[in-house]
Amino acid sequence: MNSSVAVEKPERRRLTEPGRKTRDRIIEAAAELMFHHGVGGTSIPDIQAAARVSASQIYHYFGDKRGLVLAVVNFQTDTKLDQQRPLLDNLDSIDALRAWCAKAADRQDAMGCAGGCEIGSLASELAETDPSARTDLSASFDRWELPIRSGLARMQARGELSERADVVSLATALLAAIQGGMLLSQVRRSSTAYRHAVSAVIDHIETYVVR
Amino acid sequence: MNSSVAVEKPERRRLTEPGRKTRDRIIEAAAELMFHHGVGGTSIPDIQAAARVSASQIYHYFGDKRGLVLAVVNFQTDTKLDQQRPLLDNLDSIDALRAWCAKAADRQDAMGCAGGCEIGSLASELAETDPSARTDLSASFDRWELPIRSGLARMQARGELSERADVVSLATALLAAIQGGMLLSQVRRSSTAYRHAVSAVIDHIETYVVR
DNA sequence: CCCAGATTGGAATTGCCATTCCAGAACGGG
DNA sequence: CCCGTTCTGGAATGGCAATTCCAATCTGGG
Repeated sequence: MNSSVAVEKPERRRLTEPGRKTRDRIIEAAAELMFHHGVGGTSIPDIQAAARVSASQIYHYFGDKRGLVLAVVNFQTDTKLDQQRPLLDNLDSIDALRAWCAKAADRQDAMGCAGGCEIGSLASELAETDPSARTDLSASFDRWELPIRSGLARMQARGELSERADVVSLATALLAAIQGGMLLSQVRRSSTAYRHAVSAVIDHIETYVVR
Repeated sequence: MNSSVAVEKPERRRLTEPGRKTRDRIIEAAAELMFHHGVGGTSIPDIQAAARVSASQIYHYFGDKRGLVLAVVNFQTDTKLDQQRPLLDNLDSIDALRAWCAKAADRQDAMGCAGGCEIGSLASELAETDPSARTDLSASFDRWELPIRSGLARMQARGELSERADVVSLATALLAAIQGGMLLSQVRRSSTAYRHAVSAVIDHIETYVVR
């Protein structure tokens, strides 16, 4: 049953130490460039220059551009989630939610509200053009949404949140507000929209607080 | 004072009847292709074939690809706002807000949740690469947000909404929820996220209803 | 130390894309 | 009906991007 269709990872190529290092260097350079100029606006020669590698190295490690894009998607997901920890794993109070979102807003202001969300931008650009990227990005959003949901669930289990609250729905709503708020803020070059969007959803969650 | 920096529209080229028709045909074909494949994924030859025109016609009417993209941005904005009318201009009750968002959700389901939002996708792709497109898209979102805000303001003026409600902030939050919900739904190929996102924000608005 | 496999450099190939150019055909105001 | 302007066709150009190739150089286990 598991042999009918290979899961596409039959053999993982052995990596030596310098190999792993240049591989990482390529991913980081590509992620940076694609964040600023989009996937379509980033060429292999661009990445070569930024990572100080030759073309053959990129194709050696990733097969083709799509393979590299996939690696970038997962790298950005790991990076973004990591940089939100430990706040992300402790979203079990209204204050924690507000602090977490405020930190993102400040970070956004710090870069002039340019660039938007690393994952959201990739998602928008790749959703219709790269099916496997879309799948991975769907998983990325799930990984992001889960800790939100868990935090709310913990609040509810402790009796701090009404039983009437649908924590699954609320977690999705907050993530959506974050994404939509980031997009509006990116276009308007002002974090106001982001702040208003997350504030509205957290205010709404707060109405379920039992006191 | 108005002569120091030309507003970039010193002379509008005269258009004959067939000229206006092919011009429109180009914009429509380009909008369609760019919606499905992104701006970067749509080449001039693609547009030529879809609109049944020669290259010189495209460059005659739009100067270059960026000019065409700008025209597409404004075309999509007009089209999207028009297709939401008359609901969009009567968002002055909770039921009206829900009906309006539900219609968008059904429309999304009807196309398999593919494609996302015409304006949001353009915004994400162009925000960092085309300054004038970003400006226009910022205006597009303003045009979209305004009727929401007006509807809420009318409710408030009528005394149906508490004075404590910040209609400006709430309108932004709803638009952000729509954008973020659409993005999540596009990636997940399920309108659930969109429905949860807008539902949360409208529920929140409802808490301000005076009864 | 030795060799298979991993890693690298750099040029060559192929194809497509944005844009230009040059006539020629249609239009429409006077 | 005439002429400047608009509109159109189609080929040519120049550049760049993705990918391939091959030969050379490392690396690490036995």
